[in-house]
Amino acid sequence: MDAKSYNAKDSEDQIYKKWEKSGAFSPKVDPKKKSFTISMPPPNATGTLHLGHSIMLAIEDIMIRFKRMQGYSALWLPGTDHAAIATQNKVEKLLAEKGQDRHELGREKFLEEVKKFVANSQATIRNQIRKMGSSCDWSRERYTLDDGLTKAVMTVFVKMYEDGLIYRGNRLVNWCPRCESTLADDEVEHKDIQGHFYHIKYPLKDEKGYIEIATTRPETMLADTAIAVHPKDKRYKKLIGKTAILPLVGREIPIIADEYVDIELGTGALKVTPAHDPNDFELGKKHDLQTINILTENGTLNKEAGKNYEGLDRFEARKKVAADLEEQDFLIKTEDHMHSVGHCYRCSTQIEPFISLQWFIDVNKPVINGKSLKERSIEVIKDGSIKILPSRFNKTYYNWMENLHDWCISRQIWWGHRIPVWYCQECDEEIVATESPNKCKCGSKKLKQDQDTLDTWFSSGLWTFSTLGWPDNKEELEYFHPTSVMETGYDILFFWIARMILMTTYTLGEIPFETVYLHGLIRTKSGEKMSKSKPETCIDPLDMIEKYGADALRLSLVIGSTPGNDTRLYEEKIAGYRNFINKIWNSARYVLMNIEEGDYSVTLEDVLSSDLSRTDKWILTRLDEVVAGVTKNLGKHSISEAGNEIYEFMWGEFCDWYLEMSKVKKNTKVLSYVLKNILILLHPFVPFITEVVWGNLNQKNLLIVETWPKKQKELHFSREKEEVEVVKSVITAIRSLRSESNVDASKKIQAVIHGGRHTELLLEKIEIIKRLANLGELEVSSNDKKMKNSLSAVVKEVGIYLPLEGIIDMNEEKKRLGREVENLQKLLTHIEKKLSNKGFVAKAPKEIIEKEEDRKAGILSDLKKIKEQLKHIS
RNA sequence: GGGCGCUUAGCUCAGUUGGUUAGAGCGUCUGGUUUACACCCAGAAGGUCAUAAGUUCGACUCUUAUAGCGCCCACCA
Repeated sequence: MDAKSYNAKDSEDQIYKKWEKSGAFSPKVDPKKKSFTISMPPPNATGTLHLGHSIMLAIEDIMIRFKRMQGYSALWLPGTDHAAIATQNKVEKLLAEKGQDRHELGREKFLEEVKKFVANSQATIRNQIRKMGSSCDWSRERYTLDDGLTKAVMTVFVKMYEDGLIYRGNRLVNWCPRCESTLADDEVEHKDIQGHFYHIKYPLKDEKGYIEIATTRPETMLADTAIAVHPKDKRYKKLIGKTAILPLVGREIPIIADEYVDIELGTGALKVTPAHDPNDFELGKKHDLQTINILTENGTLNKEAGKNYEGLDRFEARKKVAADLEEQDFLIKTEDHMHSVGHCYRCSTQIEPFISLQWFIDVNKPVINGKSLKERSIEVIKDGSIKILPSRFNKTYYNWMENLHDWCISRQIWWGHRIPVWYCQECDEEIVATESPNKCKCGSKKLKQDQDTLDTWFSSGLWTFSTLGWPDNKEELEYFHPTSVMETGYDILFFWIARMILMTTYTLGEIPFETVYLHGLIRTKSGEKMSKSKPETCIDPLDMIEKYGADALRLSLVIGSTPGNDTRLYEEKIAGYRNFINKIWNSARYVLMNIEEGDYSVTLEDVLSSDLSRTDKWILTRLDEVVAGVTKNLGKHSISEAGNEIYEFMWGEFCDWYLEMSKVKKNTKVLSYVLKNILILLHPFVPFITEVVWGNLNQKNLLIVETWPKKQKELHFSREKEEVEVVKSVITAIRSLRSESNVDASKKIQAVIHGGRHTELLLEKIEIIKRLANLGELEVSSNDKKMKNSLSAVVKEVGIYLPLEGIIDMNEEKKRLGREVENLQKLLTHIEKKLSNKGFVAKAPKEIIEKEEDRKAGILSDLKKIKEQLKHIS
């Protein structure tokens, strides 16, 4: 450790290899130990790691290292997700750059391309997870398309099918015309779009006049099969049961009555298009209306739209329909209108409601002891089986779950788990099985598998248990499941967390995890979202690791960020934590220079049997308090607070005070002991630097498997702790006096201290005070003789005098002391007011009142001394 | 239309059961080569904790309203 500064780049990769080789990442099933499990949220196999992954990895690694050191069998299971739509889109884009598309290639060849691509990005991701220092168990790495996981997916599908939860139906679904696939409700993103309201005349058949109707999607009129009005609407009452003529098309459509129609809204009359609007679809079913679909899968109009429109893109058709309506005098007016339109969450294409034959999961059917999937999913949060951090997300979760409709799980993309359903070409039998059947019960071998794949969230929903070997391996599952913590961004609460709860409570009859820890989004310094489309806003974690080290990046992500809240990240912040890492390095260098080889293996007993000074007892007491604090905070997942506490202790107390004091008189056992414990406490946060330093202390074991310290009664010296605080205050007061009065900082001056009841203590620490306050001479006595013409201060009943006549301006000093008196006086009045308040004395707890009384006594005494001193300034 | 969050020093943020003279880092200012560290050390300036009312002996902390910013959910033609 010769270098003056720590170079993260030189050691991080090596340290990681050491850990990996040691087997520390791979816990065993050990009945003597408790298990602690985290399933790593699988990064999409579509590319590279970003800061969202970094914060996830940092938080989870802290949790896992902490528990591992506490003696748990701590499993952190890594893996990747095939991310069906996202991955397929990505590869399609790559193909497009070469001027190809998937239909040209065909299913087989296209899938080969995707596989290649995935293998590539998986390798990148693995490497990048390692760069963060993640202590996950690579021997148990999983991928959603592994054989084992695929078997789990098929098994669950069959089970749900047999329970009547999975059904196939012709329904109106969300359709992405670019992906040419369905989307689940929550995969649709609503965005406000500036559109228009088109007011259209619908002429009546048997009488003069027309009904005026407003719509934002005029092209859908081509598929209208009715007009609906409210039964109590006076304007339209007489028209109910009559017929209107559909403009441009000429079709006769009935005017029906339904209470669904809002009289106030628009014109109060509603065009009904069962095939292209969810509400109209319901109306259509209710009133037995004809359903006409005018769209094809890629969003162009089909022949049902009529010759004039067939083949047009939906937006072209909108323009043309509007123009034609206007030309034929059916268009009354067009007004601007902001409205919310659904978009595909993967490719941002506008969604169309579209009728098609799809597979669904029934979320309302009672199957778990009379409860439906959604009821059970709500219950496990309500009864506290699963805790969400922060808890305010409970409400969001309930709201989502309660409004959940049947989940559409089939997708028309190619990349993913093929739906395990085969159709007999001869008898129309539907065969559902985990493995490909070779013949139908009618004897026919002409079987055709369903063309669709499963929603990617179907397999992700099984992640906590499919990765542990279900349905085959029961041992690991029983030991490690339910997992302990699920840690992820709040943005996938619905997509993933909710799906895991739903799928796991159904399949296993138990919860997938006990605690959900939701971290926030990482934003830029000015609060913007970092987005790939704006590369200048993005910070690349790998660049930062290269520049400042993984430890610094980890701290910058974790300290000052709390669950559920977004946090801003910028380079200066990371640089600041790099400085802290360097501080660790240098304090360790100092300690190593000062201790003997024998101190490396120091034990608590060694420390207690050594000659402990007050300062030793002070730092040991503080260490013990910090051990308790950090342990408590990590225990309740207050990572930021835990990190802050050990950071402050390391830098602000151990380095700034204890090491400085040790330059006067040192106890090498305590130096070694405290450093080692700090390294242990810091290790979950900054694993690399702490392991490097640990290695320089010639330890038998790697730090990663060192035992986490416990609170020690023997290390609690409260009297000495208070005493050293007095010494520190005296030193700070002298420094402050010098600095405020512009005394040359390098000049060794003289000081006189009247120690009062602290005299013995201050006499013992006289060398320390001299050194830390840069004094040439120091006189400590118990008598309180007044010093003429000195700088003076009183702290904790100790009088401090710096005789500097001739050097300083005594008028200034007089003013300064005057201000001091004023401040104390104000404080005194404040406290006295409190103590004379009858309510306070009657109702406040005893300790609080005592504390106030002590403070009052201290202030009175200090005030008296300052006032006397003021008299001695001439 | 429903739900939620944020507002604390110039900047970025802590402050978890109400008891402080409200903290940290960065930045600023003043000074410093001392058994490690200038990626350092010492000292200082800087806040009526968004506003208003309420509960309480006591409010940054609890309640209610207001304002500004932001997020999520929603099939209003």
